[in-house]
Amino acid sequence: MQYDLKIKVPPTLSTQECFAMENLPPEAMRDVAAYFQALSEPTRLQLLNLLREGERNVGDLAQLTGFTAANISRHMSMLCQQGMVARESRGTSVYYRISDDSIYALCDLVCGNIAREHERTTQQRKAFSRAS
Amino acid sequence: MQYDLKIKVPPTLSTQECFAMENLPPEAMRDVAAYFQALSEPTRLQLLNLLREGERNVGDLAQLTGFTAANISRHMSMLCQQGMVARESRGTSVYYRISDDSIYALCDLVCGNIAREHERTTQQRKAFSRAS
DNA sequence: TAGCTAAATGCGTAATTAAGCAAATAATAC
DNA sequence: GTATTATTTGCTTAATTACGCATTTAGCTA
Repeated sequence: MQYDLKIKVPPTLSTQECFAMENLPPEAMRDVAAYFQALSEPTRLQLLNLLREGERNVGDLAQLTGFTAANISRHMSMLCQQGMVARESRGTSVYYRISDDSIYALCDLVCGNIAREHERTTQQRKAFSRAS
Repeated sequence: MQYDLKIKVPPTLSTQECFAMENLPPEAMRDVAAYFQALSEPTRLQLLNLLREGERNVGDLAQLTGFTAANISRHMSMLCQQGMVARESRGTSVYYRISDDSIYALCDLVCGNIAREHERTTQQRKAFSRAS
């Protein structure tokens, strides 16, 4: 059951395989939403950021973020389910590492969009204050 | 108040301005999460898809999706707040259109990731069935 | 085996959210 | 002005979710 949507190359991207959301069946749309949802939580973004430097186990991540290990365990499980991180059990610990670097490309793209949007609304505000 | 994070270019992307999530202050992290959250809902993704063909007013979007206009209005308001769509009031109607095409690049990138992940887990399943 | 440590899971709680309905607002037509 | 139509907003409800605590599970060591 693979999405049959190999399609046009967006101008800003260049990868070997290109897919598109256009004409996605509703079920697949839910998958896309779930993927974004995994990234829609500050704590999980923070965890992904921490993994930039390399793999970490649950306890360390808990310590670094100030949350309970139970909480972190659940967050990492979610990121793992979405294929964003890989899980490796060594001894009594479980180490997680980024399994797909394109996550960071995604986040950086969003950061750019937000910064631009910020710029835009700031301009807007400036225009308003000029008017008043 | 602009994020001061102009940084390295991810290999898969090429835009004039490049930003990164690394070392983001917590407040900015919330902004990134909010951006992803706007994309974490199937209905909103469907709305964005409908806008590929061009602008639409709230009533039409409601009709096309089968939801109430009130519901659509709120969804569009959220997408507008994130700068993903632009709002234009003409007559008694309000038309929305995509204001940032990179949204689609983003969605397509995710679709590719999901498809790859799907492929991966399918391989995994195959391996298991071979083993048993 | 028992004992120890790390991670995962069950459960309860407070907060968030998507949805519909009804009422308020806004813009046009008469 | 009133009437009409489109959108937005207030309110309620059901469902989801992030979190901590307590318990269970898994792997190691004596």
